[in-house]
Amino acid sequence: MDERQVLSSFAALSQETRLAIVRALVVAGPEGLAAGVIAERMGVSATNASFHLKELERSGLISQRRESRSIIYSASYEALADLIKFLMEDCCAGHPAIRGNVERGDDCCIAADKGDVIA
Amino acid sequence: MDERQVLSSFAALSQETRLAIVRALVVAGPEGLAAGVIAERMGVSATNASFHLKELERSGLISQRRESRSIIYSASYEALADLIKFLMEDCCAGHPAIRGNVERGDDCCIAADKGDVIA
DNA sequence: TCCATACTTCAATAATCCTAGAATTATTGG
DNA sequence: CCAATAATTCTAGGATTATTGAAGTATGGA
Repeated sequence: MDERQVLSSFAALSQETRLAIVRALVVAGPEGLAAGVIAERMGVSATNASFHLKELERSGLISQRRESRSIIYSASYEALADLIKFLMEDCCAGHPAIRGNVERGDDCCIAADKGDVIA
Repeated sequence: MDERQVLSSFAALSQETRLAIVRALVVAGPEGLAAGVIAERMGVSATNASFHLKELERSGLISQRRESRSIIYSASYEALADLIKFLMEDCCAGHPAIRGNVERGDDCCIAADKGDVIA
C-alpha cells in the first residue's frame, strides 16, 4: 500500500459520516448496501451520501456495483486490512522485539497495550 | 477510545508532513525528537512544524516535554495501539469467525489478507 | 542584564473540504 | 415512449485547514 493511498484512506476515515458508512458496510458484509439505504441510515441527503461515498471509493476503502436501479456499495476488507497492516508496521518500526512478535503471528502494538516493553 | 478521538487521529494522520512526523517519532522511540530536529528532517519551517505538531498532540498521538531550551516530542504508542485496535474491531465487526481468531490472540483482518473466509 | 537559541503564537492568505439545491443520467415498469 | 425511481454531477456557499512571515515567550550562557 503506497503512501498516497494511506493518506487518502486516513482522510476518508476522518469524517464522521464516512466513518459511520464504513462501519455500516463492514457489518453489512459482501452483500453491501444501496446508496439510498446508506443515505437514509446516516440521516443525510442523497447528494451528501453520494459525495462521501465517492470520497470513500476514491480511497479504495469501498467499492460499488450496479444492481438494477440501485448502486450497491460494499467495504473492501483488503484495503482495510492493508491499512491496519501499514499502521502496525509503522507502529512497530524500530522496535525489533515487538516486530519479532508480529513475525511469530502475534499482534504488535496491541501487545504493547497489555503493558510491556514500551511505555 | 471514543469516536471523537478516532476521528481526530485519522485526520491527524491524513496529512503528509504529519504522517512523516509520526513515523519518525515512532522510530525515535521514547527519547523522542526536538521540534527543531523534526522541522529540519521534514524540510519545513519551524512555524509549519509547530502547527502540525500541535495538531498531532491535540489528537493524542504524540506528547511533548520541555528539555532545557528544546521541546521534545514523542509518539504515544498507547494511542497508536488504540487506533489499531479500533480499526481491527471495526474491520471484524459482524464477522464472528474472524473475531474468534482475535480472541484467541491471532490477528484479525490481517488473517483475511492471507486469503481466507472474506473477500 | 543582555543576547542568542528554540519554539510558539498571531494574522493574513491560499487551498481544500463539506453541504445544499437544481439539473442530469441510468434503469425499470406501464 | 413516458413517468417514476435511484443516484450522480454541477454550482455556489460557507467552513476548515495549511502555509508563510512577523512578532512574542521561555531558557540558558556571557
